[in-house]
Amino acid sequence: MKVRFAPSPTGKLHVGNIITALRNWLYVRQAGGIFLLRIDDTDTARSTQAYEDGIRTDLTWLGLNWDETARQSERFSIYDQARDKLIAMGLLYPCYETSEELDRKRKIALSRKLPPVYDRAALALSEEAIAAYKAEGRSPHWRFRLSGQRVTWTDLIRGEQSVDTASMSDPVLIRADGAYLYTLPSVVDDVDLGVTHVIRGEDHVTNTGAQAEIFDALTGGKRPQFGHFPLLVGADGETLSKRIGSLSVESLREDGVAPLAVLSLMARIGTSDPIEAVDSLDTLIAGFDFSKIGRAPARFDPDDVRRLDAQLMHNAPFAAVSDRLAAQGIAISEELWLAVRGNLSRLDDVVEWAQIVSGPMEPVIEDKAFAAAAAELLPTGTYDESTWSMFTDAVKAATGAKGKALFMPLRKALTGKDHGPEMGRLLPLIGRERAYARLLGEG
RNA sequence: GGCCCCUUCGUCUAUCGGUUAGGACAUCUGAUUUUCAUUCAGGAAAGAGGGGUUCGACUCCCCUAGGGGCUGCCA
Repeated sequence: MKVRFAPSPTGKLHVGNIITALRNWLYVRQAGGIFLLRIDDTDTARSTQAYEDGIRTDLTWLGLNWDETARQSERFSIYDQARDKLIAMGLLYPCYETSEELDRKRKIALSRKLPPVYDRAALALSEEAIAAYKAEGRSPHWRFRLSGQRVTWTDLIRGEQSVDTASMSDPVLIRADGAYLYTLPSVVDDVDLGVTHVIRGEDHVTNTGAQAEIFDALTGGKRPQFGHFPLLVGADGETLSKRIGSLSVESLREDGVAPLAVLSLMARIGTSDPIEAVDSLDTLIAGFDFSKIGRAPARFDPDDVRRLDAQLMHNAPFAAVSDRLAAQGIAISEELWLAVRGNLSRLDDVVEWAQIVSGPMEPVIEDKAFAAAAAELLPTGTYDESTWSMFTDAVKAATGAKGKALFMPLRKALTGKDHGPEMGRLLPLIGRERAYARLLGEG
């Protein structure tokens, strides 16, 4: 079996793309098939190498590796063959209307409350009329002739599906300038490259009707299996806003978010599995099942990515984050990471704690005498996690302070903050020398 | 306008005619952490509305409302 992820290199990969890539990837990794990365760059005017490179970088960062890759711009001769075949079969016919004329026809149909379906006027054109258009300098665009029948298939996610091709316009496969539109290359490649399962968003459901007929025409009736999952909507339940919908993988990465935080959410959103941070892609692969995917649009809230990222960080071993820290230009010790990870809500919060530990910082001292007395009671020798309780016991004995009145002033003096990781772990990192200075009010 | 899909706690969902309508996240309360975060325990919280069918409807049918998709010489 083989699935494909087929982005157009006309922009950056965003959350909507990830969910498509991920669901294809999880399915094929579970089933043990081939994941094809196909770059749909037939629109040479809008496609760029930079975007294509970006897509590969993003997928690699996410950990979604591919087994094969193809580029549509290198395959035009195959599309030419398919074109010729369809013309010979009488299924691809030339049309001479301009965009403006088609637009006008659509508006007239709509104003009469009729469906704006192409009227196939081009099929009735006389030789003379065609000659006249040619003399005028018009070159044709080409439409695929739909059967007008109801096309049915068993959708991997939606079950029995059907679309009535009589209610659709014959799709344009080739533009007047000769460029292939999405539909033909997509079908031809799926056939030629042996794609067995087409898994995509439900914005393609209607398309599937036309594509199924093109598959039938080209292969004599062999189609891949189709699966259409619901699209995401915004947190307000309405259409995914442009800003959120275009939340790019790149921006997530630059923000220091863990790939697994993104993947955990995208794999489970809209499914019956709980949305939780998972520690490996294998967990997501094992749990993937089309039957768990709902049929209603799921709400996407970018805050959920943050939440999962924080959840992941709280238990992350140093080795798991060292690459990300390096990518952010953050250099810290493993001891510091282990001490503060449970208090982080985003990765770069660690910088603040590194600064607090190493200084300089601003001690907060409300009672100078108390702090100065405490400074003299700092244990000598090697500091470890037990040092803090030795220290506080000594301060308690000497000053009589206890409870919050004992701990809070010390915490504020040593860290400048009234909250944070356990002092038992922070104190050894701060060390006696800095701790002494801080208790005397010197950062 | 037309065609297709959808609607259960705030959110993602389970339920496939008979359940105290279950779980997860979020939220609230308590415990732990002498702080905060974490962790643990507990609580509150739902069938869009209206008609049918049925002994019985969240579940099946119809209508309404709301949401999504498509209706491109975009993908």
